[in-house]
Amino acid sequence: MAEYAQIIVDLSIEKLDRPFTYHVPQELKEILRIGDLVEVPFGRGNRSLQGFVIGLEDERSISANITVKDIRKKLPENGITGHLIALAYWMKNQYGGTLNQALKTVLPLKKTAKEKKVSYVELLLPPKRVQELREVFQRKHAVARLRLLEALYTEGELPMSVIGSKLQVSSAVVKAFEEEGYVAIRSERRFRNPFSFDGGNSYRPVLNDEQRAAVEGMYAHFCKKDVPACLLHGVTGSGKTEVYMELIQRIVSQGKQVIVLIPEIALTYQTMMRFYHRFGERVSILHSRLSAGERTDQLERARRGEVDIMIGPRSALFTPFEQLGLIILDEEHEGTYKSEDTIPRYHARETAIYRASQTKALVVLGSATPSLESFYEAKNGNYGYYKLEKRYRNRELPAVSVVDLRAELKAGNRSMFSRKLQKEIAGALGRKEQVMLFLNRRGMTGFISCRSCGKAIKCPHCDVSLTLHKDGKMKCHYCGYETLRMKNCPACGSRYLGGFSVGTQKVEESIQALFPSARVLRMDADTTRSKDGYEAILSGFANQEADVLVGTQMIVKGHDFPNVTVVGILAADMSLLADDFRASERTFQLLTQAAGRAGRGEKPGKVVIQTYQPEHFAIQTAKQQNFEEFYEEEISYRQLLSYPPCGHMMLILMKAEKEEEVEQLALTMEAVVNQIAEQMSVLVIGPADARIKKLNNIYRKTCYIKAKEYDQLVQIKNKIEAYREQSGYRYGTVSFDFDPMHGA
DNA sequence: AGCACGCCGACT
DNA sequence: GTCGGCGTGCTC
Repeated sequence: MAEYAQIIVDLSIEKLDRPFTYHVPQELKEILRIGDLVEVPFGRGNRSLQGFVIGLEDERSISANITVKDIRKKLPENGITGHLIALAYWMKNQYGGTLNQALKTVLPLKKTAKEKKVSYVELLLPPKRVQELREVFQRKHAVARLRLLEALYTEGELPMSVIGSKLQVSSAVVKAFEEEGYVAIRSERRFRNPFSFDGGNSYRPVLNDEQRAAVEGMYAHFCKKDVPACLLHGVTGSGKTEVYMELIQRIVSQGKQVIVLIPEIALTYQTMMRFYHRFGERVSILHSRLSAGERTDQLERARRGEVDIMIGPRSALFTPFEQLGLIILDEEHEGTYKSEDTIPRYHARETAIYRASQTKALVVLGSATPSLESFYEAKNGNYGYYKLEKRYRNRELPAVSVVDLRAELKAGNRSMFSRKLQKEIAGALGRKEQVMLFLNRRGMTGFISCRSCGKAIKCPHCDVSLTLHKDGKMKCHYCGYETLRMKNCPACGSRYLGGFSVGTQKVEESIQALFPSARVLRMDADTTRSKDGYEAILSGFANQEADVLVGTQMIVKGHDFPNVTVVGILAADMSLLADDFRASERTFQLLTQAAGRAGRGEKPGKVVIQTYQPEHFAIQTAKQQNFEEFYEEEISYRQLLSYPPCGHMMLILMKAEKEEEVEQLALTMEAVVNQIAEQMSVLVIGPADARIKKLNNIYRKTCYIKAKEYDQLVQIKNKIEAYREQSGYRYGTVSFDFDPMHGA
């Protein structure tokens, strides 16, 4: 019934990358819907352009002095793009931000296609003709034409970009040349698979009973379409990948397509090869090392139906498959499935379930340590649930021991390795076996503080402590600021500056001091900065070029290291100290995943967990590798305090360049939120300074809202967005984060 | 991106 | 004056 429509005409040109208002002609009023493809007159010449309907409204929302044109006609349904636009619309509503931000997340194709499409201008004239034209242009003082002709004559051909920038010749001139037949414009565009390999369909393992039951069960759900998702709960080493592949095979043979999401960090060469060997040319992989153009090519191949399976990180969720049948999220509990810094801040799990619902596809969530959210749904019967308990060749779970670091200190051991762990490391090294040592988080303890006034030295741009690095520099992990280590405290001038540097570097040094002959590899954000660093370190360790691997969470995933028999977790409770509601969950997951690294080969594994809180339930249940017990304890805590999944919360992030502005913004938001909250029985916490009060010279404040129902939060978000729009965005920016990964 | 508008210098 | 060329700015 709507009178006006908001239409996006082209996402590839930044200036046009916003909605335009058109009038809906009588004959379309009843039928036009969001996501429809239409033809509209555009620009002074009213040339015909295709556009997408992204909004419908009864009254025109733009100023009266702009003329609104009529939509020419509705074009036949473009299935997949329509679905993706509807998905963007849902994401905008669910997570906040503008529709354009959502569209850019979902349809990133054209933006990269622009970069990829390099046009070259080639001169077609013989030297004699060039000479004639040169004289003509000189006579006519056609300076731009002359510049272009001279440049083309010396170079033969030039990229379009150079002509526009360096040569300062406008496109109108180039076009005139083309019409005269002086030049030819050639645009390059090629499609290729960045990997070449042979064969396919050669790798087909035999499944055990549990695996087969899981495949059958999930396939039945796929056919009956009775649940939106299935949780595949498989302990480490139980062969979840084989289950995925068998299910994929069945669904692909029905003519459907499959998306496999993998946490960024776990996308190893080993995983890729397994899929290539099974499915050959019909697989495409989006990984971080593809260039923008190669990415676009892979997505285009998917659109054309040249591949059936797309594997990639979170963003692969938006692969333009027409007949999507299955979406798999491997390691579904991983934090990287939540986009944290780009708006909309969507969760790939929820978004996958929505996307799947569009085409009645199935979602499979796989994990050894499911998220509380997924297990909660499975327990309530909303998701299918399949458990894999048998490990490959019935291998035993490693023996896990917990060491109390307080007792170590009492006994006079001041090193970062307990006596138990030292003994195990020595044993493994003696048997020519390998050791992995985990440190919880980089930078957590590397800061420098003044022992006289107690202040930590902070980044001048961000409200975070600087950390000391081996090269003697102090660095900010948020903005990259670095400075030489200072001699005196900037606050009180004292010379007594001290650091608690228990970063991975310190662990590396200590282990080297303790075992001088051991070959040690370190893996953290510093050593993996180069493109191949990550893979190089892991494969080096897999090839036994080192005896000990030291690292943060990132070494937990991916590769199999059959010769690793000892895993040490140096300070397990570091993540328990983080003051957010997911701290126990993260600790349990980290410990379980880390423990799963030990004893993957023939030899039994040993795991040593060092902690200051050995009695904590997350550590105790991880020691016993008992997920159900952990879940019961944790869910009762979430229930009590209405944390997700038992309740929902929304973080409102307010940002402004000046401190007064952000104060002002927080005051108005507080008034707006409290007014809404009164009628809705929700809890408002804040506003208060953000945990990081200042980041890259932008001041930040946060406000949390807790509600029983997710939809209440969406309504509040919509009201805030409407208020902001109507009041003309006086100060700063406001963005939202639903069920945040880090939250008060 | 593509199109038209309007300025500017050269020539009738 | 007027004509062709070229930069500028807008597109519902």
